[in-house]
Amino acid sequence: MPNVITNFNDKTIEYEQLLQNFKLLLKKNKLKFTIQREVILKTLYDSDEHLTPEALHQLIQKKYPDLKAGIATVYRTLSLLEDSNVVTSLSFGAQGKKYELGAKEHHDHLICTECGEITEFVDEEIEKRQHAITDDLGFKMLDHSMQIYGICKKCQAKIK
Amino acid sequence: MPNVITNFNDKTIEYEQLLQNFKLLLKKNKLKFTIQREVILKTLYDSDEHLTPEALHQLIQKKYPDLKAGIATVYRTLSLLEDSNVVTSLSFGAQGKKYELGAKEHHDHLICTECGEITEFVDEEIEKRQHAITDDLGFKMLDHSMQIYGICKKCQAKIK
DNA sequence: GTCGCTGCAAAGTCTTTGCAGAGAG
DNA sequence: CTCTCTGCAAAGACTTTGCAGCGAC
Repeated sequence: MPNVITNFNDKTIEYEQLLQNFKLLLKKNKLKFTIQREVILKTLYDSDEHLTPEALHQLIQKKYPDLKAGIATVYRTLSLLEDSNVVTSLSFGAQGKKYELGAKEHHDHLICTECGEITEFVDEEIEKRQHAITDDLGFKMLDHSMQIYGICKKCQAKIK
Repeated sequence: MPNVITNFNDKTIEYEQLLQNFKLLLKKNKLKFTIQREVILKTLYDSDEHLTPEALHQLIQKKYPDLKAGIATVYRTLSLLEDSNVVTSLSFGAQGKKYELGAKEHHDHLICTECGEITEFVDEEIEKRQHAITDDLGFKMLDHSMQIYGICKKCQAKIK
């Protein structure tokens, strides 16, 4: 009986699974597995951040200086991955989109406007309510983001 | 004793207040009150939808055919209004931003990544949980924003 | 009158597309 | 071999900027 890997720190195995799924997906759609596509997936996987196509492209150039991977290919691959629900894109205030692997654990953000510290949190109750709301409206939720802005405990003490 | 206007359908009075605030804001910053600026504010006010700059521009051309108001002025005025917190912008799946008057009651957004439609909602339960979370952490909440991304009912039907 | 505002068009960004050669299957 | 993928550069879409004349104050 195979072991089910649940340890989040053991990224290698998680990535292998991701890669296999990706290859399968490509095969299903008669698409080719290229080094550029693998590198884009791997780089997204290795990054803990939400990346813009441009940032992703630069990161790839830095990590794999010998590989040619044009920005157009990054855009094309991200579209492909997004269509396949492997990655999710989010639009932010400024311009452009940011991408993240869809498989990662979800969390929301608490942002201190004084010191800029960001705390992550997950609240089951809120998650449940979100599902209840979207189910009610027949809306298929793909992702969500929530930011709470305020002043953290430390900064409140500092101000007083 | 003056009446407090709470009726959302009585838009006229609400708009007059908004306009006064806007004029005051302009004066404070030594900016000029122009017909274009008024028309942009009024059109945003009259629209119940979240508008793209382009859509706002077209709406203005349709409603005020004799007024010249270039797209550049729409962009410039929207930036001004956003900096002044009179309007709020939302980024969504496709490209570009949509704007809404910021003076409205607090609400969160449900954003369709297919068609870009934005639905507003408020959920008391979520609001309560947010307070519970921040109180727990000794965090003083100032503001928050929540967006749920997904595919609306219409687009799901379209895709299938 | 002064100085900011406007429309226009040109210039910037960010993203997509066309094409010919490279490469996976 | 075939047919897709890639890099490049050109084209698109959306937004901002420069400038000369216009208009609010």
